[in-house]
Amino acid sequence: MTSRARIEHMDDHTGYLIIKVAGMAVPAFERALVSLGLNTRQVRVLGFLHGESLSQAELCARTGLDRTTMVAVLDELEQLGHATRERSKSDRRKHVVRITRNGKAAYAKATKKLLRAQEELLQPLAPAERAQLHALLSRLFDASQACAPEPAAEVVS
Amino acid sequence: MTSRARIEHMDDHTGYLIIKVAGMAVPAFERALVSLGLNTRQVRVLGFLHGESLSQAELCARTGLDRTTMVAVLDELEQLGHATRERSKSDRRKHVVRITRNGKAAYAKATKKLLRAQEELLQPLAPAERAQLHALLSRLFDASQACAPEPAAEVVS
DNA sequence: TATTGTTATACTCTATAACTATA
DNA sequence: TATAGTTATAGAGTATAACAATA
Repeated sequence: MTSRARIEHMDDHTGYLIIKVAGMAVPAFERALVSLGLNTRQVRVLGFLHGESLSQAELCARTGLDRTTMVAVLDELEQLGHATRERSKSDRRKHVVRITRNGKAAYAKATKKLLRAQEELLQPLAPAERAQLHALLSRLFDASQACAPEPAAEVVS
Repeated sequence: MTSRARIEHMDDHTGYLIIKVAGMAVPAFERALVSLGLNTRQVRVLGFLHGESLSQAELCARTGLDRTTMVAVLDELEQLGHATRERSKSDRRKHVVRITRNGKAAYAKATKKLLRAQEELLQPLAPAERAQLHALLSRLFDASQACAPEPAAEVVS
């Protein structure tokens, strides 16, 4: 019975489509940043630093990266002159991570590059359709986030 | 100027949303299969074997896996009794890969599990919206495929 | 004792190259 | 010489655990 049942391909299912399209998007974004000498993870971290200075643990909580990875990313960003680390005066265990002027400029450039890459990726869709897609994906993502609430972020000085 | 420019978060851009939602889908699908002792890659390979027997090279062409990975996946599927390998009579370099009765049954079960996982993933959307999302993603994927055409597949015996 | 950042280690994935047997 | 399958190896990426400094 089961072996006789009509077997359907998973390939054209929505879940697979999401994964496939993401599989196109990830390398496209990475490619968009190579001319800046950056990767998406570094840019993601920079994005959380532009308004406030955060500890490494706080950055981990926001980006979802674990702390060992964060050490490596911040080493890279420090090397590039895009961020700085210094001991917190209120809690000497913590590092206050700050974005530099260069880092802000790099982030602005990266954002433009990424937007252009996204533009290219979404080119097959009309503006109204892109908005539709965005809204639908937002609903999916927000629903999943509603299940796993995070504790409020705490900014260090 | 650049450092003064309004810096926007990439987080709520469509490209990032696609990647994030895929980041939810991938583990959801893997989880859906653990009770069957399978992973998505194995199921993907099985899906291409239900109608025809293919050589390993052909399976690589269809799944996008490279041949070293395919060796490992087929080792696993053979171990599980879901597929068999035998030398092709027409070209003794090739292996004819066949899905077994058990393999077909496992694939049918896996398909159901994956559909249920997808159902759960898309639960926040109404049926019409799911269809919309599917159509939009299809357009994005098809557009990218149009650029890189594949040679016609050749079935072995 | 718990937390922050760091380092070291191991484990998985992937990509490459080399090897065999066949053509 | 080229192809199909296999094996070995090296690299990136990730996860885990242990460690020093501080709370």
